[in-house]
Amino acid sequence: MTLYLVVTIMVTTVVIQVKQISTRFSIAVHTLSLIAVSPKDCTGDFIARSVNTNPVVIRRIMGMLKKAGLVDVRPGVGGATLLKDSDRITLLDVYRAVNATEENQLFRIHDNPNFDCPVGRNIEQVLQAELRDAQSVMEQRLAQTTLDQLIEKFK
Amino acid sequence: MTLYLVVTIMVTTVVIQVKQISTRFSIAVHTLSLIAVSPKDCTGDFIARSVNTNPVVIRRIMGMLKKAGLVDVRPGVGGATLLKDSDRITLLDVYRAVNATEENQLFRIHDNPNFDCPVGRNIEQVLQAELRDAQSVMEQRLAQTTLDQLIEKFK
DNA sequence: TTTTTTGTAATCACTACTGTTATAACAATT
DNA sequence: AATTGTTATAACAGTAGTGATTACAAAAAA
Repeated sequence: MTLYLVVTIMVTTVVIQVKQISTRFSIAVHTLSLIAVSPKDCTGDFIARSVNTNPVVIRRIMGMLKKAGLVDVRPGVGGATLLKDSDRITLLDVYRAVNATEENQLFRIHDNPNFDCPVGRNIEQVLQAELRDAQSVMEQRLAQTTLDQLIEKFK
Repeated sequence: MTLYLVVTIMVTTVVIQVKQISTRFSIAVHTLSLIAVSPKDCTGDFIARSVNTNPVVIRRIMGMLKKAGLVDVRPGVGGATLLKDSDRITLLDVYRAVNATEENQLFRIHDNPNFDCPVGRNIEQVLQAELRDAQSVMEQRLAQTTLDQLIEKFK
């Protein structure tokens, strides 16, 4: 008689990651830096090569920066120029430009809680005040850094 | 002879929204508040009714809070208790518990930029320092609010 | 043993992100 | 006027996170 002993060990690791802020933001900063340094070269293809992505991705972001009044892009001839001095463009300006939402809320709060419960009845208002503050200090930190300051560090 | 004049007007509005921080965070705060107020009632179903979601959603979040050492959940009998006093649990603790990543980075930076370009070569390091600061001030603001302070406002 | 609850896998529908191809519109050059 | 290089934008695919849901195993008390 033979005894078969089968031992199965399963190790399951589940890593749940929160969605992060899109790379559009860092790509936009990269793009604006290039425009500030050498506006003439800045076609979508040139920027795409520096960023290492597809030109369409750059053009999409350029469209947002244009809509936000940060750059002027010239169709046909190519190239782009800053519409504000680089010491007057902050990371917050760029952040807002590429996130492009009316209510730019970093945190989401679950909705329709049960109003029969004191916690459910109050949580939205109470939490929102706190989270708005937290978002605000983050944004104020972004507002303290200008494109100009970044460019200094690229030399 | 007939002249057909066809005019097509298309108005396209594209709203791009950045991904926000998941409602797991606010649901977790809601859950902990309930546990602090009435630990005995706090079965997954009870909490789910207050939050207005499916009990499985709550059990998943409870699992994260348990893993973070914030609560003790008892299978079978039901109910949960806080493992720390409510004045020693901050919003940052909850935020970290439900985001559950090693490198809990709020911002993403595009990778593999072109190192032949001075901007591409330096952007990651330069931007990362700024964004780490911005994330940090936000988290420090979360750290200033305790569960206890919130509960006070629910009464 | 029965009942209640937790733990967790699996699936679904939805949405956002990023890359890609394709094509139209634009502007300068020839 | 035609050509060339560029921007603008639509469309689609693939990947990934979210949140709801069903299903079932495991745990603990009655």
